[in-house]
Amino acid sequence: MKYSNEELTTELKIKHIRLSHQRVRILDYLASQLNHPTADQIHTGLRKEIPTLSKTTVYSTLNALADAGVVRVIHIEGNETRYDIRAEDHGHFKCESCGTIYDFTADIDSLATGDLKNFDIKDRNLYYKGTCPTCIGEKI
Amino acid sequence: MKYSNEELTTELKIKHIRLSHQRVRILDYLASQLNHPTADQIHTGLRKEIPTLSKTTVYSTLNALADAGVVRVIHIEGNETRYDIRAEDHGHFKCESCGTIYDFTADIDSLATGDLKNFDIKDRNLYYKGTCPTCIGEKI
DNA sequence: TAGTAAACTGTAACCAATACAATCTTGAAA
DNA sequence: TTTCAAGATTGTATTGGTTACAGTTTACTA
Repeated sequence: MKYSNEELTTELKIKHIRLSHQRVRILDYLASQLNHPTADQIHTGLRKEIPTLSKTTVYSTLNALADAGVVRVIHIEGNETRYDIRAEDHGHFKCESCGTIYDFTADIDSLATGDLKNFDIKDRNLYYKGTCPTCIGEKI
Repeated sequence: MKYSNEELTTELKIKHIRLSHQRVRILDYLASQLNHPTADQIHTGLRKEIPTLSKTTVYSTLNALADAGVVRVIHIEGNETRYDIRAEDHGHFKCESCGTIYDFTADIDSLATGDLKNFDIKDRNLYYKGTCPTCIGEKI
C-alpha cells in the first residue's frame, strides 16, 4: 500500500493527531522507504533535511502513530524495533543470514482460533525466520 | 507438552548440549512454569535453590537452548524477551491490560505462503494482542 | 588421575528506549 | 491579528535488558 501525502494528512486528521512538520516527514519517510526501518534509521535519514530532529521526537511520533493504528510495530527480533506503514494483512520474513525483512501476503484472519472465542483481538502479527533465496544461492 | 526429566536429558544429549547442573535446572523451570517467564524471572526463581546462579548463565543457557531448538523465544513485546518450552505449533496472545500471555492452538502451517516459494522457513511465530475475557469483564 | 575444552561467575560495558524540564509551535478564541 | 493554553520538540540524563570479557570452576576423555 502506498499513501499519497493527501491520504496521509486525511488519515491523521481522522485520528486526531496534530500534523507537525516532523510527523509528516516521518510518515513520508515510512511511505517511501518500504524496508522496515528502525527508529535510528529514520532519524539518520531525516537529519539531512531536518538537522534539528531529535531522536526523542522520532520515538514519540512512532509511538503515537502506532497507538493510532497508522503504523505497525515489528518486533521480529528482540533487540530491534522496526516500523511499517500499516497495510493489509501480511507477515514478515527475516533472513537470518543477510538480515533483510521481506513482506509476504498471508490471510491471517482465516486462521481458526477457537481458543480465543471471548478474546478481543486488536492486533495480529506473523513472523517467519529462515534463509532467503539469495542467501541460499550463495551458500552453494 | 510436558517434559519429564528423562526426556529432557535425552533431548539435550541428541542436540550435543552439555548437561550442566544449571542448564538442567533452567529447563526444569521452563517445563514446570508454563507462564512464559523472562530471563530475569527464571534467574530470580532459581536463586532460591542455586544461590550462585548468575544472570549471564541464564542468558547464555537460554541462547544455547534456543539455537538448538529446545526452547522457543517469544518477542511479542519489544522490551521483554520471554521463553517457552518448544511445543507443537501454537500462537501467543498478550493481554494489553493485565499482561498475561496465553497460548492458543493455530495451524500456522496451513497458511498459504506462495510468496515464500523458494525461502527456507525455519521458524514461525504468531503473536496476537488485545484484551482477555477477564479484563473485558472488569471493564464493564 | 591428568589435562583440555567448555561452562560458570561477576563486573563492566553497551545501547535502544524513556523520563524530564525547558523551549517552541500550533490552533483557536477574542 | 493578537493572545494564550495545550501540545510538540529538543537535548540531556537515566533506565534496564542484554552482552563482553577475564578469571575460575566444572565436566568429559584418555
